[in-house]
Amino acid sequence: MRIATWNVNSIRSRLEHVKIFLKDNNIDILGMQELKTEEKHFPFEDFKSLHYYVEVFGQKAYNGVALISRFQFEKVDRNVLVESEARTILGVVRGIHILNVYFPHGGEYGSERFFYKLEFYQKIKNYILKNDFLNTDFILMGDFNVAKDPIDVWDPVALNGTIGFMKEEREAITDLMSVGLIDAFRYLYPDVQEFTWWDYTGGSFRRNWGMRIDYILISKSLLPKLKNCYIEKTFRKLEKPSDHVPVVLELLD
DNA sequence: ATGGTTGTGCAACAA
Repeated sequence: MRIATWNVNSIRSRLEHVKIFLKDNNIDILGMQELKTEEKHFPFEDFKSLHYYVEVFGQKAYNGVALISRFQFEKVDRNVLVESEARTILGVVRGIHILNVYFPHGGEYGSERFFYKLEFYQKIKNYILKNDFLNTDFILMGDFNVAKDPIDVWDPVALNGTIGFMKEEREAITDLMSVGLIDAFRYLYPDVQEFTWWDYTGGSFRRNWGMRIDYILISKSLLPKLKNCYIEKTFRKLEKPSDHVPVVLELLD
């Protein structure tokens, strides 16, 4: 089974890229972030005709998350934190709880958005603990908007203290993972430097000035089923790409 | 270089 996450930066602008990705990577379940559309403009039929079940939590212009799956959803819960912004959707597929999250960008140090981001991390942690997901087959994936360790950024010295690599942000993601969530990519490849996001400005992708801010975290019970986790960098090379690329988790059936 | 790029939706904001 192949489960993926991708910040598409507008589903209506990225629909053709997503279709190529699903086909070429034989994806069973995909969590998307930054749909930038309300449900009424989401391209449901495009995914249904590819034989996916579709669950969307949209919002006008900003945010928005979705889960699509080749297997029926046993349960769906939009907006698990009951926030005004569309950032979370939970689906249960084949007995696995999959929580797809678009963590806040946060903005500058000390800003209102910065504190919102840190509080959001705390709320996600509390929600997971409260529902006892760590003792089940559980996946937390999405755009975390934080690079956890120095290996996860192109230049830890230059980026120290900048958005996505501040001490407080790194502590927040470390604290969340410390409850017992395993970073699938890092678990398999402890010393490999790969990125999932490159800024649109300044030729960042060409220079490989990137950060790994998109993750798939799994609970301990899924570890025996972990086959692979890879980052599909090629989608950043296409015309009009998202600034993020997909991350794929392969589980044994 | 107080820059640079993309998307929504039509000016300004968010990323």
